[in-house]
Order: sequence, then structure tokens, then C-alpha cells
Amino acid sequence: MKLLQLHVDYIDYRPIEKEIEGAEASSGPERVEDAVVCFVSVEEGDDDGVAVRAVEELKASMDELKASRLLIYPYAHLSNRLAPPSRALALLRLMEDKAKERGIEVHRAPFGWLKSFELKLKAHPLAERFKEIGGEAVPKALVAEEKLKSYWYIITPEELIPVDEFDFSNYGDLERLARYEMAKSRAEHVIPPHVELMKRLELADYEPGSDPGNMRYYPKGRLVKSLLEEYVTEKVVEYGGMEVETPVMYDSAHPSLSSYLNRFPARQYMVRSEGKELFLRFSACFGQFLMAKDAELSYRHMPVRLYELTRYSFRREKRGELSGLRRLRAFTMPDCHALCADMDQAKEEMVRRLKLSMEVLEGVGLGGSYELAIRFTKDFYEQNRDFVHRLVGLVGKPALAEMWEKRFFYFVLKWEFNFIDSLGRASALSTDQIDVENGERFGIKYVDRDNVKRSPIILHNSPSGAIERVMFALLEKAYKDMKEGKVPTLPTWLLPIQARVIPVSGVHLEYAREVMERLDGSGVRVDLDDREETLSKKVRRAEMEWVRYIVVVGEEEVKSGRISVRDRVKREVRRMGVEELIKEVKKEVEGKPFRRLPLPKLLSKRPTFHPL
RNA sequence: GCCUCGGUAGCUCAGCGGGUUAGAGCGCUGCUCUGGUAAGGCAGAGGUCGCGGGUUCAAAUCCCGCCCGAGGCUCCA
Repeated sequence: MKLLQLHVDYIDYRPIEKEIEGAEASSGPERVEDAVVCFVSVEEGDDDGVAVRAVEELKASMDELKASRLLIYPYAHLSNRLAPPSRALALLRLMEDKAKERGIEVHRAPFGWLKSFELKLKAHPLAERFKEIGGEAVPKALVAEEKLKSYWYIITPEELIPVDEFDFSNYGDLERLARYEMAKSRAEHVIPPHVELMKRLELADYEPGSDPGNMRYYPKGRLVKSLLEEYVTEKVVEYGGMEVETPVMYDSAHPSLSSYLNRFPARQYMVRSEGKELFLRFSACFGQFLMAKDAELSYRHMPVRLYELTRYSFRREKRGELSGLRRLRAFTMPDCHALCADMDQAKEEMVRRLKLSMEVLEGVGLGGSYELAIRFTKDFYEQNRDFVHRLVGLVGKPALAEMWEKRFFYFVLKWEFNFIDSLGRASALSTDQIDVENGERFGIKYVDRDNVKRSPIILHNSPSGAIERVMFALLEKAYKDMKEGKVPTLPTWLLPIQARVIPVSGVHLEYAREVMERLDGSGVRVDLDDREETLSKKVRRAEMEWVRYIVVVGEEEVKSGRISVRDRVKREVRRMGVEELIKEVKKEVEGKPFRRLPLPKLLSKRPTFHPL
């Protein structure tokens, strides 16, 4: 809503003729003296809240001007994205009522008329003002969510225990999760440890030239991220996911999409193009649902599993919510939907996906580092008690449960695995939901056994959660280890540099290069520190870069043909043959994706993106 | 978005009750050292003091706005 506010000695206006069909009845010409005239354009997306705020702002500036008389004057020329006339008129009337309630003497010029006017503006600095109210409509889901009523429990395979009655003595992280979810966390003025690490290890960094929450990934970060992406994708394909790719932006005027937007509590990035308002996807749902709607589906195909690794999904989170790799505005999310014929099939499928998610977290190195939270409506719980407790049983430890009195979201049950970081905050990783709305909303149909078309129940699973968030959790976990006196590291298959060859002096460089090439040729991610530095200094640097195997070669190694290997994790130096080391690394990374080092192998040739 | 705190060399930070050429360590460049498992020695280069505006004879230092970061409110992948 746009407001042009003028403090006038007088204004005369005269309705000439109706401009639109929905024009109001006119009460004829009017003269208002010593008043504030407010020219108003009501814009697309303005709601009652905008009108109310507009009146509050008007009231405030009228108090300042010591004015008590207001003329609300519909004026379409302040905006090129006007609301429909009926909506505009409704809001103008609302403004009139609200202003009266605030004790203002209100006049209002008729809506929908061609009018002429003449006015005399008061000559003082505050006499002319322009205001813009709203601009962004808060999705209804965000507003409604705040009012949502829910009850908290600890759930075990057998029972549901009110949170206050549960003995947390052996469940520290679960208690932290419950605290975090139910209450507000206390203020801690600390830079998150993973932010420090992501920079120091040259993985990722903030990009001030973009929008907050959009990161840059250096070669090592891109490598780690690629490996995780590849791993998760392989696991999902193995489970039966069909990998697809869909657009990153969608028309917000599309009927199914706009109604879905109102059911999802998040803010969107908007892009304008050729008169369209496009929003950037916050998940892969749209693309996959639109694809499923156009597909020919039979009960024989169910469950149908569509998978996409979104690079990116976008959510315009509030500034204060953004935090390193933990919470971003652009993030990479594996998103796998399963279209299920009925609730029984959906439940069975959800069990498979819970297992898949556990395997994936185990594989990336977060096995055992998460707590389950499970949320459901009261109705669903009462009808599916056994199933809910069975899910909890699969994870094998008590979990946090939230029970909603009524269904507000599109799902009836949702679970997440939460990682608890060193600051006691919970972050969701894997998640799955049982969606009972969107099959119908998007017009997705399958032909059932009885030749009737039905809409499927849809599961929304991210087996790992956002890839960036997995990186966050791995770094936070390493930090926790460090605090406990252990060596902070990543799983070997994710280490940017698995092995580094260091010659004792320049004369051993050629031999060192041979050793490096043998390792490289066997699929070990290796490099060579050929800089003119002391041995100690080069070892120190390798340690700080979290290189797992530090291979030193000098006179003795040249003679014996064996190498000296410093194992950073086991904290020991061993002598072995090159083949032995290769075998050991291979065993460490078995079954995991491999990528070559995307950096010059010689340290002397390598630029620094972020100093240690 | 709002509230609180911060932004000085590539990095980490000192200086900031206004006033000569803005400092340190690390990193970088050069020289020296040919060194056996977490920092060898010497020298040098490098700064729009976040950006813009204001106050002042004079601003890194005081004031305002903006940008970026951290924390909170809030919410999630």
C-alpha cells in the first residue's frame, strides 16, 4: 500500500463520472478544511493488517502535525501493481472505520470515480509525506503456526510419557532437544565453532557480494559437498528413487502452487519477469508434483519414488536466523517423494525410509549423533498408535514427541533426526512427512485396481537433510571431539587431502614425486609439499589441514624403498610400503564415492583462499 | 524484519576522552638455512581504518544512515 499524505488548508474535490463498474454511490462534491489528505493506492497482496498499520502510521503523523481531520482519497496512480477494485474498496472502508475508532474525523472520497480536485498545501517541512506499508505479505501459515496448540511427550517403543515426568539422567542430548524445542534458548554470544572451521579448512565462506545466507565454497568445500551429494544420491537410487531435475522458479499465480505457498511456513525469494511474479522453490515439491500430475500412474507402480537433489532450495529466512552452514537462504537438499496408494502403503514405505535415513547418517559419519523428534496430530496417533511406536522402536531410544490438537499443516505425521551442537541448539537433519493434502491439491491421480482414479498419499523425505547442514554437523562434531581431547577430523573418504608427501629436503623431491604419483594412481587423494620450508613446518601445516596420512621421505626412505607414515588420527608414526598405505586407505573409504583432488598437487602452485 | 554487540593489512587483533609518516603476530615476496615429524634466521611489500553523509581548523576516533557478521526474538532442512 502506498500513501501520499498532504497537510492542507483546504481541498475541494468533485466526482465527474464513474470509471469502473464497481464504483461507489457518490455523495457529490465536498470541501474539507484544515485536514490531512491521504491519497491511497491499495496494492496486490495487501491485507487487513496492512490497512490497520497504515491507519496507525497516519494517526502517529497526524498527532505530530496536531491535525484531527482526515480525508481518505482513493488514488490509483501511486502504484503499477494495484489490488483488484473490490479488495481495494474493502480495505479503504476498513481504514475509514479504524481511523474513526482512533478518534479521527474521517472523510472519504468515493471509489471508482473520475474526480477533479483543488487544494492548498500548508507550507511547512512535514506537510508532504510518502509512505509504503507492507510490501511483503507474511504467509498465512506463518501466522497460523504461532497459534498452534501442541502437547509435548517423550515417546518410547511402548509408551507416551509427559515430558515433565521423564527421567533424563541418561539422555543428555534428548533433554537438550526437548528444552530447545519447547523453550527459548538462552543468549550465548559466541561465534559458532563450525563457522571458524569452515573458513580455516578452506571449505566455505560468506559471500558479502550476494544476499546473506548464500555461501561461496572453495575447492575443498566443493569437493566435500560433491562427495556428500554423490553419496546420498547413490543411496536414494539404491532405495528406488528416480532422479529427476526440475526448475528452480515457479509462477506464484499458478493455482495449486499459490495455495501450497499458504500452507508452508516460510518466506520466499521473488523474481519478477515479464509481468510474472516467480518465486524460487523452497524444496523440490513443486517440480515433482507438477511432473507427477502429468504422469500416467497405476496402482501397480506404487509407491512411485521421485528424487531430486536441489541445488538450490531457497528460503528467505529472517536475518537473525542465518548462521554459517547451519541455516542458509540457499541450500542443497536431497528431496525424495514417495507417492503411495493408501495409508497402509505409506506407513510401510515410511519404515523403509526411516531405515534409509539412518543408514545415510551412519554413512556420512553421524551415526549415533542425533535425536529423534516425532510430531503428529491427535487423531492420527489414536488411529495408528502401534505404527508410531514402531517407528520409535526402529531408532532404538526414547524420542521427543509433539502432539497437535488439530491438523494445520498438510501432514499428519512428521519425524526428524536432530543434531545437537556444542551450543545446545538442535538442527534437523533427516526428515519424513505423511502428506494427505497435496496429492489432491496438485491433481495427481493414479488408476486404482477398481479402475477409479484416486489421489495418492505423499511422503516427503530428505534422507540426510540439507547437505550444508550435514557439513555443519560434521564440523560441530569434530569440534566436540576436540574439546574432549580427541583429534578433530572428518571421515577419511570426505577429507579433502587424505595423504601428503613431504620430502625432507630438496634433494628428495624427485623421489617424493614418485611416491605421490603411485598413491595418486591408486585412487588416494594425495598432494606434495614441495615448498622450501623446514620439515617441522610442513608437518605442522599438514596437521592443521587435517591431512590424515603424512608421508615423509628422505635419505632412509630412498634407500629402503619404504615410507614413513604419520597417522594423524592414531597419533603414531609407522614405516610401511607404499602398497600397504594404499590398502589401508582403500579399506577406510570402502563403499564411498571418490573424487580426485580439485587442486594443484604441488603446494607451491596452490593459492591460499583463507589463511590458516 | 526488530533489539543488542561488532567491522582497523590476506588472517587474528592493538590503537578510538579528535591532532605529526596507523601498529603487532601470522601469512605473502626476496635472501639465508638443506633441515628427520606441530612455527630456523634476516629483510621487504602490503591499509579507501566496512560504505556514504554530517560535526570540526582537523575524524580510524564524535553523530546519522546503509552494508556485512555474531547473538537474541522466531523457525526449521
